[in-house]
Amino acid sequence: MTLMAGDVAPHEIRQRGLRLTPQRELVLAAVRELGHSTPEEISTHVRKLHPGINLSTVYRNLETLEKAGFLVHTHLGHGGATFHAADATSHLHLVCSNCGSVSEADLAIAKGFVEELVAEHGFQTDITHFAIYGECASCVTK
Amino acid sequence: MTLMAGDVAPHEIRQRGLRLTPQRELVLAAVRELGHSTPEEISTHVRKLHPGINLSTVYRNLETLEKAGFLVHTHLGHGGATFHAADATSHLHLVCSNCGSVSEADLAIAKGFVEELVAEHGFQTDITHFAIYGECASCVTK
DNA sequence: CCGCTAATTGCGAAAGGCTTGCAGGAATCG
DNA sequence: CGATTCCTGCAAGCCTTTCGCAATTAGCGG
Repeated sequence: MTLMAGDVAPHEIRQRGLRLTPQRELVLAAVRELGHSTPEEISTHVRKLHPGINLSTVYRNLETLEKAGFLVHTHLGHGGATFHAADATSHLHLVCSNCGSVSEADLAIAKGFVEELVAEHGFQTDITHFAIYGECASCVTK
Repeated sequence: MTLMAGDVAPHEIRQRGLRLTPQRELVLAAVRELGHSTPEEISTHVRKLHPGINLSTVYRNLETLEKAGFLVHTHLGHGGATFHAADATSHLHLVCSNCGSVSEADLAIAKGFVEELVAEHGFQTDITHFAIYGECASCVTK
Protein backbone atom coordinates (compact mmCIF):
# COMPACT_ATOMS: atom_id res chain seq x y z
CA MET A 1 0.00 0.00 0.00
CA THR A 2 1.25 3.40 -0.86
CA LEU A 3 0.73 6.24 1.49
CA MET A 4 -1.46 8.79 -0.23
CA ALA A 5 -0.71 12.41 0.30
CA GLY A 6 -2.79 13.45 3.23
CA ASP A 7 -3.03 9.98 4.66
CA VAL A 8 -1.61 9.46 8.07
CA ALA A 9 -1.06 6.04 9.46
CA PRO A 10 -1.95 6.23 13.15
CA HIS A 11 0.77 3.90 14.29
CA GLU A 12 3.37 6.12 12.64
CA ILE A 13 2.67 8.75 15.22
CA ARG A 14 2.37 6.50 18.22
CA GLN A 15 5.52 4.68 17.28
CA ARG A 16 7.51 7.79 17.90
CA GLY A 17 6.16 8.30 21.34
CA LEU A 18 3.44 10.77 20.51
CA ARG A 19 -0.19 10.65 21.31
CA LEU A 20 -2.52 10.34 18.43
CA THR A 21 -4.96 13.20 18.51
CA PRO A 22 -7.23 14.28 15.70
CA GLN A 23 -5.54 17.67 15.67
CA ARG A 24 -2.12 16.15 15.28
CA GLU A 25 -3.27 13.87 12.54
CA LEU A 26 -4.82 16.75 10.69
CA VAL A 27 -1.75 18.92 10.94
CA LEU A 28 0.49 16.19 9.63
CA ALA A 29 -1.93 15.35 6.85
CA ALA A 30 -2.19 19.00 5.90
CA VAL A 31 1.55 19.46 5.57
CA ARG A 32 1.84 16.34 3.49
CA GLU A 33 -0.94 17.48 1.28
CA LEU A 34 0.12 21.08 0.92
CA GLY A 35 3.80 20.58 0.38
CA HIS A 36 5.63 23.75 1.30
CA SER A 37 3.39 25.73 3.53
CA THR A 38 3.35 28.30 6.26
CA PRO A 39 1.77 27.78 9.67
CA GLU A 40 -0.97 30.12 8.58
CA GLU A 41 -1.78 28.14 5.47
CA ILE A 42 -1.67 24.92 7.39
CA SER A 43 -4.02 26.29 9.97
CA THR A 44 -6.45 27.46 7.33
CA HIS A 45 -6.38 24.13 5.59
CA VAL A 46 -6.90 22.21 8.80
CA ARG A 47 -9.85 24.35 9.80
CA LYS A 48 -11.73 23.42 6.70
CA LEU A 49 -12.14 19.96 8.11
CA HIS A 50 -12.12 20.73 11.76
CA PRO A 51 -12.93 24.40 12.38
CA GLY A 52 -12.27 24.25 16.09
CA ILE A 53 -8.54 23.81 15.89
CA ASN A 54 -6.63 26.58 17.52
CA LEU A 55 -3.70 28.31 15.87
CA SER A 56 -1.47 27.64 18.84
CA THR A 57 -2.29 23.98 18.58
CA VAL A 58 -1.08 24.07 15.03
CA TYR A 59 2.16 25.73 16.08
CA ARG A 60 2.68 23.29 18.90
CA ASN A 61 2.06 20.35 16.68
CA LEU A 62 4.34 21.59 13.99
CA GLU A 63 7.06 21.84 16.57
CA THR A 64 6.31 18.45 18.03
CA LEU A 65 6.08 16.76 14.67
CA GLU A 66 9.31 18.32 13.61
CA LYS A 67 11.09 17.09 16.73
CA ALA A 68 9.70 13.65 16.05
CA GLY A 69 11.12 13.72 12.57
CA PHE A 70 7.95 13.95 10.54
CA LEU A 71 8.47 17.49 9.37
CA VAL A 72 11.20 19.87 8.46
CA HIS A 73 11.01 23.59 8.35
CA THR A 74 12.82 25.90 6.02
CA HIS A 75 13.43 29.60 6.08
CA LEU A 76 12.02 30.99 2.92
CA GLY A 77 12.84 34.47 4.06
CA HIS A 78 10.73 37.33 5.35
CA GLY A 79 10.38 35.86 8.77
CA GLY A 80 8.00 33.08 8.00
CA ALA A 81 9.06 29.51 8.32
CA THR A 82 7.57 26.99 5.94
CA PHE A 83 7.13 23.34 6.65
CA HIS A 84 7.16 20.26 4.57
CA ALA A 85 7.20 16.53 5.11
CA ALA A 86 10.55 15.16 6.13
CA ASP A 87 10.56 12.43 3.52
CA ALA A 88 10.48 15.03 0.78
CA THR A 89 13.68 16.63 1.97
CA SER A 90 16.13 15.84 -0.74
CA HIS A 91 15.82 18.99 -2.77
CA LEU A 92 16.86 22.60 -2.71
CA HIS A 93 14.33 25.38 -2.51
CA LEU A 94 14.62 28.02 -5.14
CA VAL A 95 12.58 31.01 -4.12
CA CYS A 96 11.90 33.79 -6.56
CA SER A 97 12.27 37.09 -4.80
CA ASN A 98 10.17 38.69 -7.48
CA CYS A 99 7.09 36.53 -7.82
CA GLY A 100 7.50 34.46 -4.69
CA SER A 101 7.28 31.12 -6.43
CA VAL A 102 9.10 28.18 -4.91
CA SER A 103 10.65 25.60 -7.14
CA GLU A 104 12.93 22.72 -6.41
CA ALA A 105 16.29 21.62 -7.63
CA ASP A 106 18.17 18.42 -7.26
CA LEU A 107 20.52 18.18 -4.35
CA ALA A 108 23.32 17.05 -6.63
CA ILE A 109 23.55 20.46 -8.16
CA ALA A 110 25.00 21.81 -4.97
CA LYS A 111 27.30 18.94 -4.23
CA GLY A 112 30.51 20.65 -5.27
CA PHE A 113 29.61 23.80 -3.44
CA VAL A 114 28.83 21.99 -0.23
CA GLU A 115 32.05 20.03 -0.42
CA GLU A 116 34.10 23.15 -0.92
CA LEU A 117 32.57 24.76 2.10
CA VAL A 118 33.65 21.82 4.18
CA ALA A 119 37.09 21.68 2.67
CA GLU A 120 37.87 25.37 2.91
CA HIS A 121 35.93 26.44 5.97
CA GLY A 122 35.10 23.29 7.86
CA PHE A 123 31.52 24.45 7.48
CA GLN A 124 28.94 21.70 7.38
CA THR A 125 26.00 22.93 5.36
CA ASP A 126 22.58 21.48 5.16
CA ILE A 127 21.57 23.19 2.03
CA THR A 128 18.06 21.80 2.07
CA HIS A 129 17.18 23.72 5.22
CA PHE A 130 17.08 27.16 3.75
CA ALA A 131 16.05 28.86 0.58
CA ILE A 132 18.16 29.88 -2.34
CA TYR A 133 17.02 33.32 -3.41
CA GLY A 134 17.01 34.75 -6.83
CA GLU A 135 14.86 35.32 -9.82
CA CYS A 136 13.11 32.45 -11.46
CA ALA A 137 13.38 31.80 -15.16
CA SER A 138 10.06 33.38 -16.04
CA CYS A 139 10.75 36.55 -14.09
CA VAL A 140 14.20 36.90 -15.60
CA THR A 141 12.88 36.86 -19.15
CA LYS A 142 10.21 39.43 -18.44
CA MET B 1 42.20 58.93 1.96
CA THR B 2 40.72 55.72 3.11
CA LEU B 3 37.30 55.65 4.59
CA MET B 4 37.54 54.50 8.17
CA ALA B 5 34.89 52.21 9.49
CA GLY B 6 32.24 54.39 10.99
CA ASP B 7 33.17 57.42 8.96
CA VAL B 8 30.54 58.81 6.71
CA ALA B 9 31.39 61.31 4.08
CA PRO B 10 28.49 63.77 4.02
CA HIS B 11 28.57 64.29 0.29
CA GLU B 12 28.16 60.54 -0.25
CA ILE B 13 24.68 60.76 1.10
CA ARG B 14 23.66 63.96 -0.60
CA GLN B 15 25.00 62.74 -3.90
CA ARG B 16 22.38 60.07 -4.00
CA GLY B 17 19.55 62.48 -3.47
CA LEU B 18 19.11 62.02 0.25
CA ARG B 19 19.10 64.62 2.95
CA LEU B 20 21.90 64.50 5.36
CA THR B 21 20.51 64.25 8.84
CA PRO B 22 22.46 63.34 11.93
CA GLN B 23 20.24 60.33 12.41
CA ARG B 24 20.92 59.08 8.93
CA GLU B 25 24.63 59.58 9.31
CA LEU B 26 24.63 57.70 12.56
CA VAL B 27 22.69 54.78 11.17
CA LEU B 28 25.00 54.42 8.22
CA ALA B 29 28.07 54.77 10.41
CA ALA B 30 26.71 52.19 12.80
CA VAL B 31 26.14 49.60 10.11
CA ARG B 32 29.60 50.17 8.70
CA GLU B 33 31.10 49.84 12.11
CA LEU B 34 29.11 46.86 13.26
CA GLY B 35 29.28 44.81 10.10
CA HIS B 36 26.42 42.34 10.13
CA SER B 37 23.82 43.64 12.47
CA THR B 38 20.14 43.60 13.23
CA PRO B 39 17.96 46.70 13.43
CA GLU B 40 17.89 46.21 17.17
CA GLU B 41 21.67 46.19 17.48
CA ILE B 42 21.97 49.14 15.20
CA SER B 43 19.48 51.08 17.22
CA THR B 44 21.27 50.28 20.45
CA HIS B 45 24.59 51.31 19.01
CA VAL B 46 23.25 54.54 17.63
CA ARG B 47 21.64 55.48 20.90
CA LYS B 48 24.93 55.39 22.70
CA LEU B 49 25.90 58.50 20.81
CA HIS B 50 22.52 60.04 20.35
CA PRO B 51 20.00 58.63 22.81
CA GLY B 52 17.06 60.44 21.30
CA ILE B 53 16.88 58.48 18.08
CA ASN B 54 13.66 56.65 17.61
CA LEU B 55 13.52 53.03 16.61
CA SER B 56 11.21 53.76 13.74
CA THR B 57 13.70 56.29 12.45
CA VAL B 58 16.30 53.57 12.40
CA TYR B 59 14.01 51.32 10.43
CA ARG B 60 13.13 54.04 8.00
CA ASN B 61 16.74 54.94 7.45
CA LEU B 62 17.77 51.38 6.93
CA GLU B 63 15.15 51.13 4.27
CA THR B 64 16.12 54.42 2.68
CA LEU B 65 19.82 53.70 2.78
CA GLU B 66 19.23 50.33 1.26
CA LYS B 67 17.22 51.80 -1.58
CA ALA B 68 19.99 54.29 -2.16
CA GLY B 69 22.48 51.50 -2.41
CA PHE B 70 24.46 52.04 0.77
CA LEU B 71 23.23 48.97 2.53
CA VAL B 72 22.14 45.48 1.82
CA HIS B 73 20.07 43.25 3.99
CA THR B 74 20.33 39.55 4.32
CA HIS B 75 18.03 36.97 5.78
CA LEU B 76 19.94 35.23 8.45
CA GLY B 77 16.88 33.24 9.39
CA HIS B 78 14.59 33.35 12.38
CA GLY B 79 12.75 36.37 11.16
CA GLY B 80 15.35 39.00 11.70
CA ALA B 81 16.98 40.73 8.78
CA THR B 82 20.57 41.82 9.20
CA PHE B 83 22.17 44.69 7.40
CA HIS B 84 25.64 45.40 6.22
CA ALA B 85 27.39 47.94 4.05
CA ALA B 86 26.86 47.45 0.34
CA ASP B 87 30.53 47.76 -0.51
CA ALA B 88 31.25 44.69 1.58
CA THR B 89 28.86 42.58 -0.40
CA SER B 90 31.12 40.23 -2.21
CA HIS B 91 31.01 37.39 0.25
CA LEU B 92 28.73 34.62 1.36
CA HIS B 93 27.31 34.47 4.84
CA LEU B 94 27.88 31.27 6.67
CA VAL B 95 25.62 31.15 9.66
CA CYS B 96 26.08 28.53 12.32
CA SER B 97 22.72 27.23 13.36
CA ASN B 98 24.24 25.98 16.57
CA CYS B 99 26.21 28.90 17.99
CA GLY B 100 24.83 31.62 15.76
CA SER B 101 28.18 32.87 14.57
CA VAL B 102 28.40 34.45 11.15
CA SER B 103 31.47 33.93 9.06
CA GLU B 104 32.22 34.79 5.49
CA ALA B 105 33.37 32.90 2.48
CA ASP B 106 34.63 34.00 -0.85
CA LEU B 107 32.07 34.37 -3.57
CA ALA B 108 34.20 32.27 -5.89
CA ILE B 109 33.44 29.17 -3.88
CA ALA B 110 29.86 29.25 -5.10
CA LYS B 111 30.58 30.12 -8.68
CA GLY B 112 30.01 26.67 -10.08
CA PHE B 113 26.84 26.21 -8.10
CA VAL B 114 25.40 29.51 -9.23
CA GLU B 115 26.23 28.76 -12.84
CA GLU B 116 24.57 25.39 -12.69
CA LEU B 117 21.40 26.89 -11.32
CA VAL B 118 21.27 29.21 -14.28
CA ALA B 119 22.10 26.49 -16.77
CA GLU B 120 19.67 23.92 -15.45
CA HIS B 121 16.86 26.00 -14.06
CA GLY B 122 17.26 29.46 -15.53
CA PHE B 123 17.37 30.59 -11.95
CA GLN B 124 19.41 33.71 -11.33
CA THR B 125 20.73 33.57 -7.80
CA ASP B 126 22.25 36.30 -5.79
CA ILE B 127 23.91 34.11 -3.28
CA THR B 128 25.18 36.99 -1.19
CA HIS B 129 21.66 38.03 -0.23
CA PHE B 130 20.87 35.20 2.05
CA ALA B 131 22.57 33.02 4.58
CA ILE B 132 24.04 29.59 4.14
CA TYR B 133 23.08 27.56 7.17
CA GLY B 134 25.02 24.85 8.77
CA GLU B 135 27.41 24.10 11.56
CA CYS B 136 30.63 26.01 11.81
CA ALA B 137 33.96 24.26 12.16
CA SER B 138 34.24 24.70 15.89
CA CYS B 139 30.74 23.41 16.55
CA VAL B 140 31.28 20.41 14.32
CA THR B 141 34.36 19.28 16.20
CA LYS B 142 32.70 19.60 19.57
C1' DC C 1 21.52 85.42 5.72
C1' DC C 2 16.25 84.49 5.12
C1' DG C 3 12.29 82.07 4.00
C1' DC C 4 10.00 78.21 1.63
C1' DT C 5 8.82 73.45 0.60
C1' DA C 6 9.32 68.89 0.92
C1' DA C 7 11.78 65.36 3.25
C1' DT C 8 12.42 63.57 7.91
C1' DT C 9 11.82 62.78 12.72
C1' DG C 10 9.40 61.46 17.08
C1' DC C 11 5.76 59.56 19.12
C1' DG C 12 2.02 56.75 19.98
C1' DA C 13 -0.81 53.23 18.22
C1' DA C 14 -1.31 49.13 15.79
C1' DA C 15 -0.52 45.17 12.91
C1' DG C 16 1.46 40.63 12.28
C1' DG C 17 3.34 36.46 13.85
C1' DC C 18 4.48 33.45 17.41
C1' DT C 19 4.68 31.99 22.36
C1' DT C 20 3.07 31.11 27.00
C1' DG C 21 0.22 30.17 31.34
C1' DC C 22 -3.50 28.02 32.83
C1' DA C 23 -7.39 24.95 33.56
C1' DG C 24 -10.16 21.50 31.49
C1' DG C 25 -10.22 17.31 28.53
C1' DA C 26 -8.55 13.12 26.45
C1' DA C 27 -5.22 9.37 25.04
C1' DT C 28 -2.61 5.65 27.12
C1' DC C 29 -1.23 2.27 30.28
C1' DG C 30 -2.12 -1.13 33.80
C1' DC D 1 -12.04 1.51 35.02
C1' DG D 2 -8.83 4.78 37.18
C1' DA D 3 -4.71 7.31 37.29
C1' DT D 4 -1.36 9.81 34.91
C1' DT D 5 0.50 12.62 31.70
C1' DC D 6 0.00 14.77 27.48
C1' DC D 7 -2.81 17.92 24.66
C1' DT D 8 -5.98 21.41 23.56
C1' DG D 9 -8.46 25.81 23.68
C1' DC D 10 -8.46 30.32 25.13
C1' DA D 11 -6.73 34.61 26.24
C1' DA D 12 -3.02 37.43 27.30
C1' DG D 13 1.43 38.79 26.08
C1' DC D 14 5.80 39.60 23.64
C1' DC D 15 8.54 41.15 19.90
C1' DT D 16 9.45 43.10 15.64
C1' DT D 17 8.08 46.10 12.20
C1' DT D 18 4.90 49.53 10.20
C1' DC D 19 1.92 53.66 10.00
C1' DG D 20 -0.47 58.19 10.70
C1' DC D 21 0.25 62.64 12.11
C1' DA D 22 2.08 66.88 13.68
C1' DA D 23 6.34 69.20 14.49
C1' DT D 24 10.99 69.87 12.81
C1' DT D 25 14.71 70.71 9.68
C1' DA D 26 17.77 70.14 5.46
C1' DG D 27 18.62 72.08 1.08
C1' DC D 28 17.42 75.45 -2.42
C1' DG D 29 16.62 79.98 -4.40
C1' DG D 30 16.59 84.38 -3.43
